[in-house]
Amino acid sequence: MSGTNNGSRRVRLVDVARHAGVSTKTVSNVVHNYQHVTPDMRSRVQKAITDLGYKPNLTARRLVTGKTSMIALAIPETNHPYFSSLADAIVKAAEDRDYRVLIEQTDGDSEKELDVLRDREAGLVDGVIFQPAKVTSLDLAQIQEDTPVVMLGEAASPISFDHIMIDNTAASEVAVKHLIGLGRKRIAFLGDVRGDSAGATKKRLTGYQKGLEDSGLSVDTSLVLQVESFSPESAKVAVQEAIRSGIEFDGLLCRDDRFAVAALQLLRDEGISTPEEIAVIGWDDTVLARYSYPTLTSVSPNIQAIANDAVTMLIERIEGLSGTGRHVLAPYNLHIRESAPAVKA
Amino acid sequence: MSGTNNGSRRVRLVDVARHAGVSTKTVSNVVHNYQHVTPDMRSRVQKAITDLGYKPNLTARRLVTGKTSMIALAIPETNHPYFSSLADAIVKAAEDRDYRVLIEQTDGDSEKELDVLRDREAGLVDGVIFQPAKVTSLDLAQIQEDTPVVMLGEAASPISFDHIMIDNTAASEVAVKHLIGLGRKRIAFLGDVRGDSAGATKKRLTGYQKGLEDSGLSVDTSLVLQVESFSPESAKVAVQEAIRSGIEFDGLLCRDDRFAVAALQLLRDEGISTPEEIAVIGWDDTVLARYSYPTLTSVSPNIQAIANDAVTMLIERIEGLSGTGRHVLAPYNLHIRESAPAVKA
DNA sequence: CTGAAAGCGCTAACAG
DNA sequence: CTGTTAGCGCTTTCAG
Repeated sequence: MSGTNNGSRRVRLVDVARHAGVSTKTVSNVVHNYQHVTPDMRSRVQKAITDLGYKPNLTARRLVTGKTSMIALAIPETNHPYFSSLADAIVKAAEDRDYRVLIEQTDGDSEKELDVLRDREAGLVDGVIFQPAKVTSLDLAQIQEDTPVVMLGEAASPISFDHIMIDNTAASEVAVKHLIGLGRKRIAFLGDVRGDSAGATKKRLTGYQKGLEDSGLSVDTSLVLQVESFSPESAKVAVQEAIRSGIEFDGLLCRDDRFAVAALQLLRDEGISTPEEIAVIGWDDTVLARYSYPTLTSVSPNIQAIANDAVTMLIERIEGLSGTGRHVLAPYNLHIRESAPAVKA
Repeated sequence: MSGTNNGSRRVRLVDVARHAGVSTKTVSNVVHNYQHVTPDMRSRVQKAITDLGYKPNLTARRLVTGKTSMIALAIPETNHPYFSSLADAIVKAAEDRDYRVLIEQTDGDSEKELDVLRDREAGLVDGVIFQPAKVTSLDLAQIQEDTPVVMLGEAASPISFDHIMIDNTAASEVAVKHLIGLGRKRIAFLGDVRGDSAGATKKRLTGYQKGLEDSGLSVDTSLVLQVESFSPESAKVAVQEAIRSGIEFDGLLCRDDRFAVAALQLLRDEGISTPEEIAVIGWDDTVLARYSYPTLTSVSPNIQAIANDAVTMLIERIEGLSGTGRHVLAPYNLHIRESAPAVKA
């Protein structure tokens, strides 16, 4: 016989109590490290616990306390460099505060997104961090419930929800001005995705225009490259079509790194040099940016800060904070690499 | 008043029963879609449910059924291209079978790895899919418990556990022979990581040697490049040192894609052309392989198959299958790209 | 400082 | 076909 339970069913709190010759309350007390337990009582119980290999049943505990110590993170895809690093940061931030994270993949499907929001009442989690891809502010307002939610990303969200994002318009402007600083005059934007209802692209486009106008450059709508879907292949098609149809540009701001690396690849295939002929900037500063060729200059949201704020704010809500939604702008910077290098002094 | 609960606490099963004027059992019956409920009874209950906005409390259900319909997936890092695509595939496979996945990040820390295995008894999940980075077969044997586990990856695992992996030795041999087929004679292996106890590297090294010997090439231990840690930076250092110390090679098999793309980058910096001077092969066929320059030939495990098998086997165990561990070899192939192109006919 | 007992919300025997 | 009832394993008043 090893030190674990020998044979049949799981050992329960009462079993430990019986084994140690004390009441269940006392066992509970030592499990929870409560004060006011005599040392020898404590050690006796401790011994019984290890003897029997007792592990508290979390489900039972949850039922009575109404607390799960879990939060959900709902993201469009796990298998995406930005979201997986976001998930990583959130898991770590939550761990520090003794919460576990249930990652929910919504596949950018609005039904699944709504399900997550509705599900949260099922009592599986104490709160939700939610990065929508499709769902709109209106949809959300309808399912107002009591479990706390913190929204991430660029979609407009109901005022009642806490929300964290970077200032997309400003960041986009910074990126455009960096390209202008490199002497680029005809700067394209990739890509305006058909059916993107979350509005990230819109804000980035606004910043793009603002950046151009501020610098006295005219906005040429043919330089806003339309993309069919979020796949890198569509991005390649868009860039290729632009080139084929004789549209000329010397700078390219992309809505995300995946589009950007796809563009780099296409430009190389077309024999166009980066950054000499066309300087390229991506968005999200994912691992792709580090290993592309040339390495990719990219708008870099501070994921640590976003994750920390999200977890902190959510836990505040879980612990009872009320009041209207707080709106936080997270820090970011432009991570300069080869595809749009630093402006020479 | 909207259609949801107006005011205070969550609505329970009894509330619905009272509202509909039936017993709890009847409500439970319609919630579970049991047969033998008269249509009008059913619709009456249904109406009460929507009227009150009732949502079953999963925690309570779990406590009584002892079933969580959740499985855990324990991986070293979420933020890693291979593991995040594995997670994606497993989440989808589990979804098809009405299971949800709790992703646990072990950070390649053996304590955390063991915690996950011990934790599974906490009743949070019905089973665990576990890809270890550090923990050995011996450690595992000690915590034999009753919750089912399916092991993934190359580490040796106790015979009592189900286990899925690709044949690393054979795959490595295939890769080496592909390089030999390209006429390469001096093929290096990157990298033998210090302190890698999980044994993946060892198997790949064995295949590497076997491939060389089979083809009548001698094995030169100076061609096995030692790497300090799993970071891409260490891999660069290793390759650089090899080059500086005059070690010559024309082929490079890497233990994973991250090392491979790091190597590609370093070779480029050193002015060495790929694949002309050195052909490179990676491992895992991650997104990095698609966007590196040149694009990377890589050993490509069939993640779909692995995920499906893992989920299927785990659920079989959850449903009571007993017997010793099943050992499954998953399919793979060599995904040919530019860094080690197809052999000309 | 410790024990007894009630109950979290649900399910599933067992009667009717 | 529907209702009553006894728990699932834990926490937590409230007495002692």
